[in-house]
Amino acid sequence: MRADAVNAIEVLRAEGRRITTARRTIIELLGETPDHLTAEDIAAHVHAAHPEVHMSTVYRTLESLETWGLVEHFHHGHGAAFFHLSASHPHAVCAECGRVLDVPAREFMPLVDHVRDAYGFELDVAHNALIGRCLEHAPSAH
Amino acid sequence: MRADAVNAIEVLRAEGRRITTARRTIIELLGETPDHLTAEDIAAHVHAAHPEVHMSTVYRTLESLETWGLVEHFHHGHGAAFFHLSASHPHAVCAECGRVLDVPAREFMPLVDHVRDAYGFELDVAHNALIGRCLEHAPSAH
DNA sequence: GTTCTTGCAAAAGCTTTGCAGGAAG
DNA sequence: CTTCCTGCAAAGCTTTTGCAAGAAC
Repeated sequence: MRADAVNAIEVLRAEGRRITTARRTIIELLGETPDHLTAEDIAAHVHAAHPEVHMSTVYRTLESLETWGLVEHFHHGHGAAFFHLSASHPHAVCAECGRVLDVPAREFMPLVDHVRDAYGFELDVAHNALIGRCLEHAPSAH
Repeated sequence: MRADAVNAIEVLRAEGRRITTARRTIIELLGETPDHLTAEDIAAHVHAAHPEVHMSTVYRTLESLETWGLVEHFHHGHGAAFFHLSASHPHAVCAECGRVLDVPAREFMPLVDHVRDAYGFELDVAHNALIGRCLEHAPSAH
């Protein structure tokens, strides 16, 4: 189990939350994969080991973990949201192939600072993915 | 009727598309409001004058107009997409009050250029809104 | 008249909720 | 044993689709 996941379980324990099958399994899964998973992806993986875990439990678990700051999700327009262990940074999703690019938060800092100064708006660049096209699918790349 | 809307109707006519009640009404509505409307908002306005226009017609009309480059939509995470006459620029939506800030595209150009150079990814900053908090709801403003 | 568009109804995709039984501590 | 969590079923919200009737040109 990766350090992220161990830590998340520790946090649960420290705060007196119950460590259930769904919670442990989902945290382990999110800790093991570098990918960005939808609730359905997560349910599929969980079912492989624990077929009794219901979809609604997956959603409720993700919601709880997010409330406690252990998990985050982001949207990319059409389709389901993506979930991952907390580690706020922006994402860019290719409109053609769905590939997700993790962008370090620092790349957005000048923009965030500028928008704050000029418009009085504090951007949370991690909550919604930006849509675009990756190298292979860029309009200029053919 | 605003110039944008007149122009959009002209384009339809010039391309030999049919000018139907739904199309004309929706274009006029989008031309008249500075707001960003959901399909449901649009249907409500259209119904006021033309109660027979069905929700599915609203969606199909918006889809067609978008295909022809006259309308655009963007997403802001949870909830319905927003539609407006074409005029690509990024949006920032306040997570607290839902207020939408229009951001000139030029503000994003340095970021877009940098991400293209550094990551080979062409961002389309207009398709997904960025989430954040406006002046009154910023974490630091209380 | 011919072709494109619409109204209706039904369903699809993602997510939330009420409730009663069950597990964690 | 008490409180919190879960399974199930049902529904909610946004959006899409098939089809036959209807409107635009």
